[in-house]
Amino acid sequence: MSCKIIRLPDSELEIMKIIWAAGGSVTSADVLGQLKGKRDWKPTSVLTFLSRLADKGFVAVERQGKTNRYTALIPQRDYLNNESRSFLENLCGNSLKSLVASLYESRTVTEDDLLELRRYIDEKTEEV
Amino acid sequence: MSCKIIRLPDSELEIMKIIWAAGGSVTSADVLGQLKGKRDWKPTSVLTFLSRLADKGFVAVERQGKTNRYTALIPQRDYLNNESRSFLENLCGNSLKSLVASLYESRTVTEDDLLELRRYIDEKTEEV
DNA sequence: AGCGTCACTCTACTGTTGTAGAATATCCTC
DNA sequence: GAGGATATTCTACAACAGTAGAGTGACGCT
Repeated sequence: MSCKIIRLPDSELEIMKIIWAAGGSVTSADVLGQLKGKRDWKPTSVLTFLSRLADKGFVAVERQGKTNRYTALIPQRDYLNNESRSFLENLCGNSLKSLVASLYESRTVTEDDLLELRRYIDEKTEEV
Repeated sequence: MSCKIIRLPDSELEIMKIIWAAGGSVTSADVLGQLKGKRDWKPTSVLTFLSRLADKGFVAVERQGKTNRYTALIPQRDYLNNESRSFLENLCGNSLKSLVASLYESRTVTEDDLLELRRYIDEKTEEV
């Protein structure tokens, strides 16, 4: 039973997403590479975020000579589950339907998205 | 086109939710009443949150003699839409299916919730 | 008119987040 | 093994969030 997963601030989350996308293990150079052209962070800023992630238990750091290797300790799935749950609780009064309705009525998701979702639901609920 | 809705910090959101639940217009006493037993905030703390909400354009303040009346300027629906959209973009790679899958697989929502959702989808997509 | 009461505003302090320069450590090369 | 290159850590600071005491203004009573 892993400990309570806290919500990350935006910048740290952005770094974590890069780490997850990279398969869970990166150097700071990898992160800088992924950020190039998107974010104009100075290298030291990124290093700050990485060490804050380490402080919070989201990544492990191993020194390899000159460079560090940062390895995700919290799987993306766990983080997503957690955030999804608290989002649903906090904003949607625990109603999945009202969440999806909000997304559809604000045209954030399309009818096709709904149909895709419907197929997923069918799959999951038929297997009785 | 109303201006960009910012994400509120937790405490301010909690106050906003009370205002919305009360129909959009409250006094600080109303808010304190709703919080009683749940949150141990001092009255001045609540007043601070209310005036920060006013600064951010979420509520309008009218003085009525001794007391203030706080009236929501941002409808709950708009806020929810906004947060849902950025949640989906930021965490779910814009995939509605992966969001719902995460909720279901982590048992945050039940099979019944999925079935309710399916009815909603059917309603919305049949009307072609 | 004066006083207590109560709601509100001002001020303040701590911790967190965003941001990054300065200082330090490590490696490579000559 | 000295010097330069470069990654990391330390230090720093402003803005924001959480929290609340001190000060101020208005109302009601006597």
